[in-house]
Amino acid sequence: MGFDQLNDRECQILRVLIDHYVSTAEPVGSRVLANRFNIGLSPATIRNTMQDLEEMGLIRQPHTSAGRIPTDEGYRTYVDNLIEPQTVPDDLAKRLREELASEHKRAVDDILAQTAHILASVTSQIGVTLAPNFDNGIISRIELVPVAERRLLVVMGIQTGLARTVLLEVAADIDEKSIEATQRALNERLVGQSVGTLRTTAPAMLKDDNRADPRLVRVFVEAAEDLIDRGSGESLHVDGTSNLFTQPEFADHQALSGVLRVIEKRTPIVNLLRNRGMGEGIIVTIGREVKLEGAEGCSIVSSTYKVGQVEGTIGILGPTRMEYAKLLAIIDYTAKLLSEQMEA
Amino acid sequence: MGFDQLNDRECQILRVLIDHYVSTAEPVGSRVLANRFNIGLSPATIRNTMQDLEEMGLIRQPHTSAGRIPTDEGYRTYVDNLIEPQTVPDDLAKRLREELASEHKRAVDDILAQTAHILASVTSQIGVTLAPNFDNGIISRIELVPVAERRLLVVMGIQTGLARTVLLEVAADIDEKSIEATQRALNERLVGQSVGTLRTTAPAMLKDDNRADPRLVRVFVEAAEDLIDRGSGESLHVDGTSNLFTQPEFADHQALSGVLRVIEKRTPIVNLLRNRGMGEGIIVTIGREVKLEGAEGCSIVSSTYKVGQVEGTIGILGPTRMEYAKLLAIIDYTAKLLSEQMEA
DNA sequence: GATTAGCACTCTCCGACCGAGAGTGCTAAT
DNA sequence: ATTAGCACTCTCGGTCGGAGAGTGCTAATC
Repeated sequence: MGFDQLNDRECQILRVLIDHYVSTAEPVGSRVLANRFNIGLSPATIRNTMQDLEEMGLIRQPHTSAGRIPTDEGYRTYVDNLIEPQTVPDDLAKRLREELASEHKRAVDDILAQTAHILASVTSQIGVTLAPNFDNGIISRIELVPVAERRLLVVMGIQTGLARTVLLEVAADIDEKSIEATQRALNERLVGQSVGTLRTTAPAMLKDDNRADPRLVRVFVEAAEDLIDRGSGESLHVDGTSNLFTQPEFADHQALSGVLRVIEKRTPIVNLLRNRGMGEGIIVTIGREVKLEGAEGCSIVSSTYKVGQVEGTIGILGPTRMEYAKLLAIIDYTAKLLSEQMEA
Repeated sequence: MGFDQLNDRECQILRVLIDHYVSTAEPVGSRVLANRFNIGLSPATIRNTMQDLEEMGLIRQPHTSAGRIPTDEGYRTYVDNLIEPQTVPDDLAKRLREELASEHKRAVDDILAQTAHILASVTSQIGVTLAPNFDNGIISRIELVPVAERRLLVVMGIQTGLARTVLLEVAADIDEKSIEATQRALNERLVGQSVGTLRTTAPAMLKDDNRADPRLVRVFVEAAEDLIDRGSGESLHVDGTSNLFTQPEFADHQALSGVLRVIEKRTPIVNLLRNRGMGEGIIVTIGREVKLEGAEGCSIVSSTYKVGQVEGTIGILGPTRMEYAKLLAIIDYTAKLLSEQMEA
């Protein structure tokens, strides 16, 4: 400890200050820190250091004569430099494993909903999960199933065994024969392609296929968006919103309603999670870094899980005053667990 | 007006009092009522009548020397006897029609989500929609679609053109042949039956069918619950929660958190809507009649929509202090609109 | 030269107090 | 039967003041 910008003592103070503030939610003064410090250092000395930290913009006082609290930047340096990786305690790991891997195979949505639920209940924050992004999936099979008069169910499977369906309405006079022909044509053209091509090259490619029924192709292409994104609202699971109530930072209505409004809109959160640098590991987004109106007081710890070629995102959303070290460990463990669970 | 229990004046006073309270959220005193009353009646007289109403338990004062507010029972008599049916104003009807019937055919879930959204935005309350209850649907077709190695998608269509799917995991060594055979057997046995029988008689019936692969039948039967209920959580759409913030009765945290907690649990609400006397028309559930812990201060106006033989529920959830007459009209209109939309 | 003790100062929080305002219930007059 | 008049009660908002917490600065100390 002690890196480029901060000397040892400053690191120490910042760290302890944040630790204490995170657990009490009260501005912390020099006196408390002096006591909490194993090494002897008087309140006055600590005050000096705190002044330095404040000038650097890492902490601030809500008002003269209150203790200090961390700023977003303070949390940032804390997360980037001052916490050491943690592992989830055995009992918690066991609980996660049991609740998640439980029972026999369930629907993906079920698992994701359950994951969000567990994350929420384990952390007392808001659990968030996002269904895998099919864009990179490789189409393994397309099936057109007539369900009833004029209703056609499109089933698209991808290599990892996931599938999505859309119910279409078609002209009444389309017969089984042309459905089968179209299905064959679709499979020939699309199997092996990535799902993303449905948006781009596929429509043109299918247009001049003379075996397929052009009307069917048209409705299929129109429905493609749904196959890829599933309305994008539906693919997000959020649980534990009511945990916000227990947190003092959301005692006032303004803050609370801001966050709930954002969550209710869904799309902003979906986009945030989708675009948060897909791939690699855990990402922590702190306070104003979360570019959502209404959620300025929040942080998000997120990671990705994999199912074959496709990836989804899970995360924990809560006030900036959160136990970052612990949550990082939990998200990491859960993401891995989820990958195993879905892969198998 | 003026029915069994209440004389004309009492009815009048109760009605005007509730109207006024609903629009202002302030306890209403005798003075205000006297002014609002077209017919001349002095505050003192009104006070006497109000005392009577209070003894009957229809209104109460929050504290001595405040005006009166309606009790749950007050609202009840108001809804049952004092409001006259209303129709939705033309512009609102137009808006509902446009936003709901818009575009081409969409997925049922989309429509329901959209409906909940519109209800919420039009009423500034919480909009709630529940997917059709498949129990009474008549199975029109069952399809087993191999999606990938060891993954089988079960598609069940019912006569109205709705469909549901479940993704199953099956043993690796099940071949196309036995899948087809099983599918044929399933269709033979189940087409024409009601979906509800999947829970009851179907399992036994299928057990000793020697054409079907017994392993497939077993997983199918296990998945039946999901086909009928779709996890029951997924079939509920709620929108407009953040509208609660604008309502003064939820200014205090206790009330707010209670309601949000209930909504988040989902199942209690699903059950409430499912069991609210399926069939016939609009039902208003007021205050403590809503048997949900945490939602004692809420009322629900709900109705059902039909898609062929199956029925779903839509509703509006808000504080007991709501514009019942208006909401009744809106729910009624929307339910009919939804039926048309889905039926077509 | 860094650390610390001491002290004056500032600011919030909380309870007490008070007056204004609103609305009631009762009684007596209409 | 209705109403005017009045004393009474209770809430709400604002002010005041003391207690407490924490600071920044200065001067003493190691």
